[in-house]
Amino acid sequence: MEAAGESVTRRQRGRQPSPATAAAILDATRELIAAGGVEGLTVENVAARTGIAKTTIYRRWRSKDELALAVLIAMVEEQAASASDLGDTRAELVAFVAHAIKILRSTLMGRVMQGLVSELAANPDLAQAFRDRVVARRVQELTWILERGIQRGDVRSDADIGMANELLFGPVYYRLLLSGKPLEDGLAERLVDVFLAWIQP
Amino acid sequence: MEAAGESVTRRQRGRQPSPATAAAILDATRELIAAGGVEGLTVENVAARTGIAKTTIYRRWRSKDELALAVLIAMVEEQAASASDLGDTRAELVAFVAHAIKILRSTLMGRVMQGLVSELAANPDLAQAFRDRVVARRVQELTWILERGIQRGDVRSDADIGMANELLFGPVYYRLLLSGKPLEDGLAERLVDVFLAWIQP
Amino acid sequence: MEAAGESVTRRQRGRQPSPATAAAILDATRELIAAGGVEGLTVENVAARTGIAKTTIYRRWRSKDELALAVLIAMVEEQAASASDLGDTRAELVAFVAHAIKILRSTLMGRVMQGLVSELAANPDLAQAFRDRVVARRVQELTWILERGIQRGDVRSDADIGMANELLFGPVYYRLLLSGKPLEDGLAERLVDVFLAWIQP
Amino acid sequence: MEAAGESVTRRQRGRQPSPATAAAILDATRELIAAGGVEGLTVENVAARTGIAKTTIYRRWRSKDELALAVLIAMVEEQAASASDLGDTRAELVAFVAHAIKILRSTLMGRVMQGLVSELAANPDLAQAFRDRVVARRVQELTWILERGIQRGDVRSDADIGMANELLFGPVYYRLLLSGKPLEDGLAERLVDVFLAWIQP
DNA sequence: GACTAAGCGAGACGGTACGTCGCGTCTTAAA
DNA sequence: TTTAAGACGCGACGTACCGTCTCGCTTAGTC
Repeated sequence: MEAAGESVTRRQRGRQPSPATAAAILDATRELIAAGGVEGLTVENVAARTGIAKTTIYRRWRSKDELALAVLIAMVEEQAASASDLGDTRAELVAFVAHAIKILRSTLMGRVMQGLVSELAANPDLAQAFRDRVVARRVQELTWILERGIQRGDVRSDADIGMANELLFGPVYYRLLLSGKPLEDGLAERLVDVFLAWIQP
Repeated sequence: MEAAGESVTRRQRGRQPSPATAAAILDATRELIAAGGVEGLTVENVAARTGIAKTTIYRRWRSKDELALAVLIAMVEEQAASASDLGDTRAELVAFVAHAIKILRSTLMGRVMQGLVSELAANPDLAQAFRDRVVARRVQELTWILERGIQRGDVRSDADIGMANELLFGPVYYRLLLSGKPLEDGLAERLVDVFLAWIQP
Repeated sequence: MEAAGESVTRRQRGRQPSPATAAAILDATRELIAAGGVEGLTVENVAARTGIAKTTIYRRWRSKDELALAVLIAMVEEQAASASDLGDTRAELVAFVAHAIKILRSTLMGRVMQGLVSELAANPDLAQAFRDRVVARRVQELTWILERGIQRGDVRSDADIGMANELLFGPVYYRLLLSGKPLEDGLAERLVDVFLAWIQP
Repeated sequence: MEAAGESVTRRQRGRQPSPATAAAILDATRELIAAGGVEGLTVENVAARTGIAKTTIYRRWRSKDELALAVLIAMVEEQAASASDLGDTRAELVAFVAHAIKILRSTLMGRVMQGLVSELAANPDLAQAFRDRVVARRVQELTWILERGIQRGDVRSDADIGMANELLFGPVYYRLLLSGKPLEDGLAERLVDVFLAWIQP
C-alpha cells in the first residue's frame, strides 16, 4: 500500500518546499534585474517584495549571482523555439533572428541581458552556463538550418557555418548593449541578406 | 575666430588640483575594473592602493560610477587612431578593425569594456557619453573610409554605410562579451570580406 | 491590578538580541567616555574594542549620543541607594552626600558626568531623562530625610526643602566640573553643617 | 644697541593683521557654541559664516579648542566687575552673585559655559586657564568682600572663606548645567542668606 | 617708486569618524 | 523540516570636519 509507486525515494517528512515560493523569487529577481541590472538586484529587496525570508532564498541559491544566473537560464528555457523546416533558407533564417529580436525587445530578456553581461566576464561559472545553454544552442539551430540550405542548394557547400552566429547576432547585441540603436523591425532581414550575400553559391 | 574672451578666464586662486593625483586615481581604477568589473572596483581600494585619500577621489568624481566612466573615456581618448588613406579600401578596413581588436586584446580596454557594459544600460549619462565619444567617432571614421572607397569605385555607391559599424564590430564585441571566443588574428580580415561581399559593386 | 494582557504579548520570532552584546557595548562606551568625554567616544572604537560590529551598535542606538545617554542612565540605575532611617538627620544627610561623592570619585561616574554635561544642554531628550532619573530621584530622597527630621524636631518645620539639593550637591559638582578641587573626605560633613546651620530650629 | 627695548618691538613689516577679523571670528564662534556646544562649533562654519578663510583662523588659534577657550576668556574679561565697598556685607555679596547670575542668564555666557564645560575636563590647558582667569578671580573678589566684612564685624573672624565660592556659585551652576531650573531673580539673596547664617558671628 | 614681507581668500589634500546599505550566516518560534 | 523574523559580523558607501598645504592677490612698511 504505502510506498507502492513512490518510485524509489522514501517519503519526505516535515514541511515541503513550496514551488510557488521559487517562482515568486525568480519573478521578483527578474523585475529587479530589469530595473537596475545586477547592481540593482538585492536579496533584501527580493525578500521584502515577496514576503519571503532571506533565509529561504539562500537555501535555494548560494548567492546573489547564482540567483541572477537562474533567472537568465529560466528566461532562455522559456523562449527556446526550434526552427522548423520552411522549405526556404532565407525565410528560416529571418524567422530565427526575428524571433530572438522580438524576445529581446518585448520581454524583460533584453534588460536582464544588459544587467548580466558584465557578470559573465567576472564569473566563469555563469559564463560557462551561458555559453552552454544559450550560445551553443543557438549555434546548433543555425547549423541545422544551414545544413538544410546546403542540401537544398541555397547555400554554398563550403560556407563557414561557424561565423553565422556572430554575423547574425553580433550586430543585434551591439545595438542592445553598446550603441543603443533600437532593434527595429527590418533588422533581421537586413542581417540575413548580408549573410546570404556571402554564403550564397 | 576663436572666442577671444574664452581664454581670458580670470586667474584661479587657491591650490591647484594635481594632475598626478588624477592620473594615479585613474590608473588604479582601470586596474581594479579590469580585475573584477565595476563590482570589483571600490573607492576604498583605489584610495588604499594609491595612498590618495578617499575624500580627494570624491572631490573629483561624485561616485564610483562617474569614476568608472572617466576611465572609459580616458582609454578611448588615448587609443583614438585615425585611418589614413592607403589607396585600398579593403586594406583600410582591415587595418581599422584589426587595430580595435588589438587594443581590446592587448590592453586593459577589453576587461574594462566587459566590466562597464552593464553600467551603460543602467546609467543614461554614461551611455550617452559612450555613444558620443566611442560609437559616433568610430562611425565617422568608417564613413570616411567608405566615401573614399566609393570615389575609388571599390564600393557600390548605394552602400548602406550605416550598418558598417554594426557588421564589422558587432561580431567582435559578441565574442568579447558573450561567446567568449578568442579575438584571433584573422578575424578582422574575415569580417571585412563578408562586408565587402555585400557592398562591392 | 497589573495589566494582565500586557504580558501576553505575542511570542517573539527570530534571533533574540543578546544581552551580553548590549552589556559589552555599554561597558566599552563607559570607558571611552571616561577617557575622553563624549568627544573621545567613537562608535568605531567601541566596535573595535568589543569586537562587535558597528551595525549592531547602530541597530540598538540610533546615534552616538543616544548611546552615551544609555550609559549615563545605566550608571545611575546601578548606584541608586536609598537612605535608611538612622535616627539622626545629620548622620543621614552626611551618609547620603558622602555616598554620592564616593561614587563620583571612585567609579567612572565622575568622568562620565564630565563628559556628558555639555551634551545635556545641547540635547533636550537627554536633559529630560537626566532630570527625571537623576535629579528628581535625589530630590525625593532628600525630601524623605528632611521630613523625618521635621518629625523628630531636628529640622525647622518651615525649612526650604526645595533648596536642599542645590545647596548640598551644587558645591560638589562645582568642584567636579569647574574648579577641579578634589572631592575630599570631609566635604560631605562640611556641606551638611552649613545646610543645617540654616534649617535648624 | 640692538635689543635695548625688546618691548618696543621692532617695526612690523608687511600687512598687519586686522582686528576686525579676529572680532568677527570670535563673534561667530560664540554664536555657534551657544547654538550647539563645542560639538556644534566647526571651523568650517565659522569660515563660511564670516567669509574669513580657514587659514586665517588657524593662523591665530592652533585648534578648534583654543578658539573656544579664547571665546570663554573674552567673555569673562568683558564681564569682569569689581565689587565696590557698599558698607554692608550682605548687600555686597548679593550684588556680586546677582551680577554673575544676570550675565549667565542674559548673555551668551550661559550657553557658552554649557558648551565648554565638558571640554574643561578633557583639556587640561583649557581647565587651567579657566581656573586662573575665572575661578581664581572670583575667589579673590569674595575674599576682599569677606575681609571687609570681618573688619566691620559682619562676619565671624574664623569664617571659612575658602568655601564661599562653592557655596554661593555651586548652586547657580548646578541649575545652569544639571537641573535646568531657571536662574530666577531672588536666587542670589537666598544663597547669600544661607551663607551668612553660617558665617555670621 | 620698487622691494620685500606678512595677511588673506580660496581650495586641494590626507585623515578620522560618521551613519547607512547590503551581504551572507546564525538563531529562534511557529507552521 | 521549512519558513518568517530578525540579530549579527563584515565591507563599502558617500559625507562632514579636521588641520595642513599651496596658490595668487592685497596691503604696508623699508630702502
